[in-house]
Amino acid sequence: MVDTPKSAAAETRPKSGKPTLRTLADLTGFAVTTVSRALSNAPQISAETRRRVHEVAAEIGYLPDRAAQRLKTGRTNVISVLLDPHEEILGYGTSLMLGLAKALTDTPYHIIVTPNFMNDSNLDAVRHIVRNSMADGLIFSRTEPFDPRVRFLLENDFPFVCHGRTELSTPHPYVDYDNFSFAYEAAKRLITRGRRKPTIILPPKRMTFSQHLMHGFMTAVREAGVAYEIPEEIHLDSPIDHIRDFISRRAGQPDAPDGFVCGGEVSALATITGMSDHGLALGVEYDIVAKQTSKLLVNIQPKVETIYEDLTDTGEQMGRVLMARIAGTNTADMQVMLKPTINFPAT
Amino acid sequence: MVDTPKSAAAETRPKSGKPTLRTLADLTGFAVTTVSRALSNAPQISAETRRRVHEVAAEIGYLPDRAAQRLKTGRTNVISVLLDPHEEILGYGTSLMLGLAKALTDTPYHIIVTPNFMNDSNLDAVRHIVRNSMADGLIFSRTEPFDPRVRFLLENDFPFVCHGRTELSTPHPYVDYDNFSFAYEAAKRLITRGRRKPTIILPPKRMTFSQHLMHGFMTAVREAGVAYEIPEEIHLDSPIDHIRDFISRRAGQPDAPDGFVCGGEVSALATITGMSDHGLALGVEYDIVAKQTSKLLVNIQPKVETIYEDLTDTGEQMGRVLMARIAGTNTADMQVMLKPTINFPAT
DNA sequence: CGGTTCATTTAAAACGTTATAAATAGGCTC
DNA sequence: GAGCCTATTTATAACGTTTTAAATGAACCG
Repeated sequence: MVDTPKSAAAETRPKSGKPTLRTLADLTGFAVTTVSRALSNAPQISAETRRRVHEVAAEIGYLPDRAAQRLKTGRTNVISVLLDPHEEILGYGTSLMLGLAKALTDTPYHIIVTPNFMNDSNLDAVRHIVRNSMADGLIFSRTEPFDPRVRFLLENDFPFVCHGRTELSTPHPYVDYDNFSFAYEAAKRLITRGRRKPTIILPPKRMTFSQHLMHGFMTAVREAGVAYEIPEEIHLDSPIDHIRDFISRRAGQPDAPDGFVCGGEVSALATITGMSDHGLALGVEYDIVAKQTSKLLVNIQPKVETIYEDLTDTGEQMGRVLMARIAGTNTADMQVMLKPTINFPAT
Repeated sequence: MVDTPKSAAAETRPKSGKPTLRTLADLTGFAVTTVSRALSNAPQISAETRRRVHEVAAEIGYLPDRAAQRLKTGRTNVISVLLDPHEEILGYGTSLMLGLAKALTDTPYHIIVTPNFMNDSNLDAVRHIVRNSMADGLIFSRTEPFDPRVRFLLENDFPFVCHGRTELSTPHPYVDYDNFSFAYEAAKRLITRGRRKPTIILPPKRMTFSQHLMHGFMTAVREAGVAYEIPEEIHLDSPIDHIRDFISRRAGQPDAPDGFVCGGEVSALATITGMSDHGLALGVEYDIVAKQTSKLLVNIQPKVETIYEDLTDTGEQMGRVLMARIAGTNTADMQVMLKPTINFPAT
């Protein structure tokens, strides 16, 4: 058998740095090409050769040079996640990436996070990544109905998955949460608990899921025929004190709402603080149903009812879909909708 | 002058993809080497050539291929930030990276975030980054007195800056916050406000700054000669509900603390909730002084007094120090201590 | 045994950049 | 005008990988 190196003596060995294909070639007596092929499990390499090369590679801890692979193939083996500052609060990013990492296990892909400072849109970051081919795929959120990032990526045929839908006519990969159902069930719950005037704190209007939430909320209040109101002055991305102060001000006026659907945990906390300025107690004078994405809110304020959005699952789905997109599978099964699991305590 | 290309006709032009040095060479009539040198402002290139090359490069939007640069030079132009899940809550990561990004403006360095899942130490991530030369420099936090990551990086002479000090004898770059002063001033403040039994919620004991906080706290209570206690059951990284339940339980027992120094905002919120289980009100029956690193706490609970830690400044300092370390400047000025700015309202 | 297959291995070229060493051409001196 | 600086430019060789095309040799066929 080939258990000893053949005649690998006269080779020009690399000084002694990191092991390279060349090192493996010298060690096994095969040519660099063969080693490369063996490691990538190319079909035309004999089983015995493949085995031997893998063996020695593992032994000396060979790892391919990503820069060289990237230069040669044009592929970066990198997935870039665009994160807004808004999103890192309360671990949106963490949960999402935990799932993403799970989906990318056993792929050659690395995750790199591109945080978005300064500019409110991250279209520039998208352009930069595409133009400099800094990644093979993109993941982002805060999707808008006619999202310029989606437009740009579709035009350039660059693989991506966004969290949230658009209203563009070209179908594209996305993973979304059923925000209609969330808001519908949340509002219904408030009404069931006897609240006569629900309200909802929405994301900025330009984001697609703002419409979905609004629609779900409206459907519930119309079905029940109760009063409602929708504040224009604040949204989920407003500074916390703005929300708090607005709620407080409103609570001091006539016909104040007695039920809140909160799209995020932070806005729920701000609401509680604002209401308490007037001595109003959660669960007594008013109720809140909030979207739960972390443990913070429920542990601080167990009286808030919540509906869970599983961001880790979201991240995992996004990873799965992105892999499919990069592999070039057809667009079926590239649009995922995640359902909220409602689990209110019995009333 | 050289305002028209010389005889650049017979060159083998690249198909038509992204512009490369070769494209610029053909366009300007210079050799690839000259173009490369001109762009990197090498001294031996004539001023006119330099100008012309830069001009054309800007015109066609040339951007160097990072993979090729990296392969050739061995430098990655990447700074890697290791983030723990704990840290992304409440935007620790965001603030830090905002500052870091500021410090890296006008350098060729990119920031990439390596999130740490699974394993509680990220020594593995450090090893991986060093071994595969995935970055030119490393930034991390949650530093321990005999931090194995610091040890490893020092042994391998790999540039890094950590947030927090060690007790290793080899001096190394770090940026730290004066947690002694924080805890000292916080405890003193509680005592000044008439609290008779302060306590402190510390980070896990294995982290260096846990000792600093404890020391500052102890100094203050000893100076004042008041009672105190230090809970062993919980720490800043404990699940929120553990903290809340512990505080609640303790509040129901005799000799409960009436003043809390909280090392983080989340623990302060949990404390408030735990105390309110027994009808105890913040600012009435007890006080809290917390470390403030975001706007969340102060906007939710303005009655909590806080001392600010400027994480953006921290990030900027870390970037500055890391650049110096990479440039090989001597180790002076590589140890930065940031002072808390105390600004309590007049009593 | 020459020719044709097939399975396996190999040499050489390329990706875009930088580093090394060499070439070119003015401008001097003598 | 030969000789020698100096300033500027250039050709060539890497970096470690994959791809393309070619080589090797064993087996098989007529």
